[in-house]
Amino acid sequence: MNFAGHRQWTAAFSTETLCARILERHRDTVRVQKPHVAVANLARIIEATLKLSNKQGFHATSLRDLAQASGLSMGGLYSYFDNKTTLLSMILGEVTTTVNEVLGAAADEIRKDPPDHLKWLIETHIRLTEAMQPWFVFAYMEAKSFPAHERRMAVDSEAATEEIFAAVLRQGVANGTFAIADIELTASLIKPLLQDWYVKRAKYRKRGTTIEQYIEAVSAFVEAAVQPRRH
Amino acid sequence: MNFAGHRQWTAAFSTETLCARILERHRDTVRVQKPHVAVANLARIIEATLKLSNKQGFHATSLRDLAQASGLSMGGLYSYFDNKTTLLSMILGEVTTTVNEVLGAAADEIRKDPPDHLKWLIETHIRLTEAMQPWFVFAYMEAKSFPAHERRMAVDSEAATEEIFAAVLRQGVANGTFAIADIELTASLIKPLLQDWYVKRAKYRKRGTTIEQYIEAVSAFVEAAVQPRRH
DNA sequence: AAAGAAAACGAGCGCTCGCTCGATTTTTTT
DNA sequence: AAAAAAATCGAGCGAGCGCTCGTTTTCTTT
Repeated sequence: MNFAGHRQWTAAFSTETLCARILERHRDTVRVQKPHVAVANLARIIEATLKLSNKQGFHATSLRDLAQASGLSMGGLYSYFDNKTTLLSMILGEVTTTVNEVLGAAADEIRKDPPDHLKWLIETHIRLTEAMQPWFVFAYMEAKSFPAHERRMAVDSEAATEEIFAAVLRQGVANGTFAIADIELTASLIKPLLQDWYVKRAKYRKRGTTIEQYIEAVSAFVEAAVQPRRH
Repeated sequence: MNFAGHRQWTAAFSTETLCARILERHRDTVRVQKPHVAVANLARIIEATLKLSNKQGFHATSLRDLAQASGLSMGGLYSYFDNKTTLLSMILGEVTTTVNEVLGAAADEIRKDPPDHLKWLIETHIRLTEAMQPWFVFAYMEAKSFPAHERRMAVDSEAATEEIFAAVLRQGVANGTFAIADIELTASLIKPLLQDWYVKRAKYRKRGTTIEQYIEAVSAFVEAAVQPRRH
């Protein structure tokens, strides 16, 4: 994938593109054969699921609501998943796969410089969660009600993201550009700063905060915390 | 209330004490007359509600589960609330009332010095959410499924907490002890750092992070971000 | 245009939900 | 110890849930 320009970025995270990837990963449970039909309907189903779940919760969203909102029938839905939990897994799996793929794709020249790499990670994470906002809100808010296996996936994914940050901090401490008392704990504290952008999106929208302002604020906040102090 | 010592602090936030306050606020909906009976049973009901809801979500917790876990019957429960939503409101109301009460109770000598006040707010918030952890997790996780009125309460309460932090930052900028580009945005970013302690409590427990370490890490993180830089 | 395959349909099943209410037990009053 | 009041009980109600399956519609092939 190419994340260089805004046009490619937007296309890469459109519901259609994401649902095409979901279809690949769930070929065995989706009973509709023609890919372009399956992708189109999956997109309608998942768009409806995200919309309704983020308003009232996944558990409170009935398959009748979902059928009406997606334009399919009750029975029609079951050609795309074998039970309600599978639908949840489809969305969660796509979020965890994508976030690890994207955050791990920093160019080599960026990796060389820990402060650059840290700033890139912050910006990329915030822009990714903006492009896939309903997906991330869903994964975050529904995590507690996941079945055991899905829950583990979510926890592991969170740990993996945190470790990406920890590795950069460690590298920066090693070459002297950062001074940090507790690397793991600092990495843990960066995550909620990134998550706040999508978890409390409504608050920032009402307040008129732009994504650029938010990226700048978080970057400055984190940079101040990791920079060596001069006494 | 006196929050000076650990013993008083613990007693002030015991389930019984909190339920006594809930009873006061809901005298009209609780149909059991003798206060000591009402408080004791309310405590059992709410303890069961927090335990089950934080494991599987409030919506997924049935009143039959709740009856079994609290030791009351289905009908018995309805002597303490008139419907399931009222039970949710009782818990939410107690959380919002308490957090504003406690964070607004800084001593005058602490208020005088913005850095002291900021540090006090961070420590007090984290210790309060530790003492009432299941209550805060409940309020945070169930917020999205609140009915309109309760939801507004939660949003307003969050805004009020944020404004307490913003006021201190503003005071510090005015007297030159802080240097901050965007006060409101910085105040917004402090909140998720505080919330992470109770939202992801399991992670920190597994990792062996103590509350003192966490308070210290967040304080250091925030202090670095608000301190004037020396070039 | 007829036949076969693929996709979509939606009434209906068993079950659990929030909630009620007459019966029963416990406590208080006399 | 009898009567009155307070508190608790739990079977039962209608509604709505996830899910199924015999039928109908749409598309593809010939």
